Amino acid sequence: MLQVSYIRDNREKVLERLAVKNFKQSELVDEVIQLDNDRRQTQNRLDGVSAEANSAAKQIGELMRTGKKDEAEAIKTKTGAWKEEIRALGDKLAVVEDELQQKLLLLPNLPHVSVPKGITPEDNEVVLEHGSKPNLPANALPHWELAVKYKLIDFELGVKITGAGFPVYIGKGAKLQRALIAYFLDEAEKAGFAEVIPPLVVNEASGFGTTQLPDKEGQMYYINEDKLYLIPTAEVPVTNLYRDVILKADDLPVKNCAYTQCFRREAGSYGAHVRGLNRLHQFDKVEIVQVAHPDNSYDVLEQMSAHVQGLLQKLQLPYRVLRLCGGDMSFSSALTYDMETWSAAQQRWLEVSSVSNFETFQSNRLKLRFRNAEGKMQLAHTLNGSALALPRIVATLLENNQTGRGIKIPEVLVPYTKFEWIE
RNA sequence: GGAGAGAUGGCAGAGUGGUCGAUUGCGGCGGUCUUGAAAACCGUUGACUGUUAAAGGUCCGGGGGUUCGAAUCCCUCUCUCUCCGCCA
Repeated sequence: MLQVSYIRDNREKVLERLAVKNFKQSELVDEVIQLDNDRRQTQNRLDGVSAEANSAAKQIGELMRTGKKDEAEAIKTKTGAWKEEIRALGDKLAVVEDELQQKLLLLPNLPHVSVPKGITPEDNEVVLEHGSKPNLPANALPHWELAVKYKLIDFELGVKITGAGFPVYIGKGAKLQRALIAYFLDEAEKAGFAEVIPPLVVNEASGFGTTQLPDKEGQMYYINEDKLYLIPTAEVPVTNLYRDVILKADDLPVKNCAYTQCFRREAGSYGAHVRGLNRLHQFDKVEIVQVAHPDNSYDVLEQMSAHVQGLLQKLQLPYRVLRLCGGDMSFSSALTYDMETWSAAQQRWLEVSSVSNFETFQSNRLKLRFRNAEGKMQLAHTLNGSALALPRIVATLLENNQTGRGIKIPEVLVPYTKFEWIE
């Protein structure tokens, strides 16, 4: 959520930045400013009347104590009008504040100056491409066929016990999952991220804090009985660890990593492009999260991007890095890099990581602050990234590493899988 | 699921109608002392809003009510804890 004070002081800039995100309802900005003026004016009047009423109440107390009952009663006769006014102004203030909040929630985060203009994924900027695309033999199989051939994943069994998008990993397929998770966690730890194991279900306040709620409500599984949401990413519980927290400047940056399963309803996305592991309702992911000082959060973003790329390099997967254009970015991000691996059998890029700086968009909702060098409260910046999401990594590994003998496990994973080949 | 207790500042824990934004202790910060540190002693230490700065206003889990005045009384919701039951 944007800060009203910033909008108030930087109207032109806000409009200009929103345009990069192709945000159409620019009139909302002026509505917010208008409501904020209204809010402050109402607050001022309310404060004035409250001050009078407070001092009268104090006087009455004093008079009662000193036995001057008549004088006290005289003052009491005047309090009725204040009371009414306080109530009326208070009601109005509540309405205005609510309206202001509703409008504010509709404004997306402002994109960083480096964000390219654009509308569709085709407008994303390819920052770099790394590694060469393997040339597979003519009879190369897509991962969903490899998974069946080598008995790694049973999609139909998943359909039976749950539904589409909930695969059952079996045999070496299950071990490969476990190996990747352990490997990613170890690498994150080496990079200074402290591991946590958070809950997989969160309450409404957490969903709001990291901006999944209210707008993306339909994308999360909801447990009606307990009013809890299944997490779509570890970003939600891990970032919310710092909700309502005031850090010291020395505490920054805070670095956490977490492995969790992630649950996404993915309502309305069915078809050939979601086959196999390409898009699931439940999947495994190691997430890295940082709370950073605003002065260096973009350096932190680059470090996180480098960490993710390091993983892809060690796994020897060809990948590219995209800087998302204004139109393709998420509502709450200020700058996002997507990492995509080349899935050789499908002949397409698969997104395996998304690394974002949210600046103060989340921390404003989270009330995540730190005391700066001047001793003043300041909102921290939050960032997160997948490092990495498993299914598409597995898809790419299977497809790219298929040989006549079987599937070759990348060297760095062998200590974890304890086998070199899937045959 | 049944029964009970509770929710106050970073933590612990006072406070049953006015002088309470809130005693005190711990912790934090600053200082004295010390070669340095510890101990001891002294001081200081909530957030939000608002203003050039003040003043002022709001906040004692959330919401509502009684009252001139509520942390304190009433209603309601939520959450937490304890015991019993069930159970990995």
